Amino acid sequence: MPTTRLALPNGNRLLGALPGGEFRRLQPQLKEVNLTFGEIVYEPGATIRYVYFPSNSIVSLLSATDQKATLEVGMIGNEGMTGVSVIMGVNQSRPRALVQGTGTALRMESAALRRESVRLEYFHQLLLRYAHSLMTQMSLGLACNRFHKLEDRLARWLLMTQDRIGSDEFRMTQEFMSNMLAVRRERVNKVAGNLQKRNLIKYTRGHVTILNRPGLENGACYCYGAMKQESDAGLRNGKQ
Amino acid sequence: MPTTRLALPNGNRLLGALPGGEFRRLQPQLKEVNLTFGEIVYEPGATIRYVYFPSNSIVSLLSATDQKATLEVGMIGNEGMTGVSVIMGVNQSRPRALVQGTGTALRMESAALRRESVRLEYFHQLLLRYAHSLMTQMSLGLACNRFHKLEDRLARWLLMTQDRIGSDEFRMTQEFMSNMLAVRRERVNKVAGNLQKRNLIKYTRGHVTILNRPGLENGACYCYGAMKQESDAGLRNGKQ
DNA sequence: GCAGCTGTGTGCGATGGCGCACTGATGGCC
DNA sequence: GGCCATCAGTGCGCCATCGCACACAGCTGC
Repeated sequence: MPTTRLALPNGNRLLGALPGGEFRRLQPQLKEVNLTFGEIVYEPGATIRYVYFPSNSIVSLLSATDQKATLEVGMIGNEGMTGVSVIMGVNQSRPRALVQGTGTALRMESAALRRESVRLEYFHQLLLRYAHSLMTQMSLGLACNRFHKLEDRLARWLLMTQDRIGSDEFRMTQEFMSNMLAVRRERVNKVAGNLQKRNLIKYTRGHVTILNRPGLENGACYCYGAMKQESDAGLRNGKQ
Repeated sequence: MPTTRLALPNGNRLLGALPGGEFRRLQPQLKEVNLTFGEIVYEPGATIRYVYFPSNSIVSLLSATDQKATLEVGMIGNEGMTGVSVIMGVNQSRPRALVQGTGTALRMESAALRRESVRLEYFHQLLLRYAHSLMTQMSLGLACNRFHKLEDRLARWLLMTQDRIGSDEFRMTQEFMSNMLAVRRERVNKVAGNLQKRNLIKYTRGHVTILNRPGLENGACYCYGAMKQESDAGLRNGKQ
C-alpha cells in the first residue's frame, strides 16, 4: 500500500542550501512557474534563456541523437537546476531537456544567473559543485548502463524519480521509461512486471506507485546509492 | 579578445589558448613531467594533489566500479587537463585516471590551480568551458555506447587517441582497448581485424598504426565529429 | 453502444554479445 | 638455444536483446 510519503521541503534544495543573505538577493529574480509533463525546456542547440530550479517537477536530459533513439543522461529535480552549462560559459543546450514530472519550478533568466553567480561567491561555488555532481552522475550512468541488469537499472531510475518528485506515486508509462532507459518497451514491460510481482511497485495505465521503497533500494544496483550520494554532496559546503 | 598567443609547439592547447599575460603568470608553477603508460594518476576517492596538462601524453578516465569491469568515460590529451573537478570545488577524484599514452605533461599543484583560477579571469573561464566540454563528451559517450556498433566506436576511439597523442602510431594492445570500450578482447580482435582488412589501420603485438585517417573518419560514428567539435569548442573564446 | 486511442501483456525467430577454452605467433630473458 | 610471458586469432554453446506482430484492456468522445 502506498504508505510513506516523503517529507520533502516544498522547495528547491539547491537554493535552500544558500546562506540567507545570498538567497534574499536572488529572490526577486526568481519566478515560480509550472512545468508540465512532456514540455520541452531546451531543444538541442537552442539558446538557454531561462534556467529552472525545480521544486517538485522533474526535468530529464536526453542524449541529442535521433528522435527515436533516446536515452536519459541526467535527471534534474529539487536537488538541482537545468542549464548548468550557463555557469560554465556555454549558453547553448547540448541535450534535449524534457519535463518528466509535472510540478513547479523557480525560473531565472540566464543573464541574471551569470550576473549573480559572479557576484555571490557561495552561490557560484554551489552551482559549480552541482555541475560537478551532474558530471559524476553521467560517468556513473555510463558504467551502469553498460554493466548492470535492466531490472536493477529500472529500480534505480524509479527511486531517483521518487526522490525528486517527492511522492510515491507519479504519472509514468512503460513507453516513457523505455525511452529513458534506451530499451524497447517490451523489455520494460517484462522487468516492471517482475518488480510488480515482487510487490515493490504497482502500476496501471500510465500511473506508477512505489509500494516498498527499501525493497526497491535493495534490488537497485549500487549506482543508486552512488548517484544519490553524489547529488547530495553537491548540496553540502564544499570546504574539504 | 586575447590577442597574443604563445606558440607552444607540441604543447598543451588549453594552456596555449591563454592570453600571454595569464600564461606567463602561470608558467613558474608549471613543471614538465613524464607520464608513462600504465601509471595511475588518480585512484578513485584519492585527493587530487596535482593536475596535469598533457602535451603528447594521454590520460584515460575510467569508471570507478570493479577492477575488472572497466570503461573509459573520458580521454584527456593536449586539449585538456586532468582533475577538472578541482576548479569545481571538489578535490577528490571520482574516476580512476590511467596513463594511456606515454609522453610529457605540465604539472601544477591543485592549490595553485585554485588560487590562480580565482585570480586569472580568462583562465577561469577557459577551464570551466573545458569542464563543460568534458561533460558533454560524457553525455555523447553515453549515447554512443548504447546505440552504435563496436567497430564504429573503435574507429572513433582510435581517432581520438591519434588526435591527442599527435602521432599515427602508438603503443596499444587489444586487451587495453577492450578495457576502454568495456567489451571482451575477442570482440576487439574481431572488429580491429575488420579495420585492418579495410586497410584503415595495422597492428602487431601491442603497436597500432593508423594507415588511412580519412577512411577511419568515414567509418567512425558521427560521435567522433561531435566530440571533436566539443573539445575544440572548449578552447575557443567563450563569448557567444 | 461503438469507435478509436492509449497503454499493457505476450510470443517467436534472428542476432549478437558473453563465457570459456583453446591455439598460434612473437619477442625478451636466462 | 630454449623457456616463458605477452599478444593475437578462433570456435562454440548460451542467453539477452532486438524486431516484429498481435491480443487485450481501459478510457474518451460521439
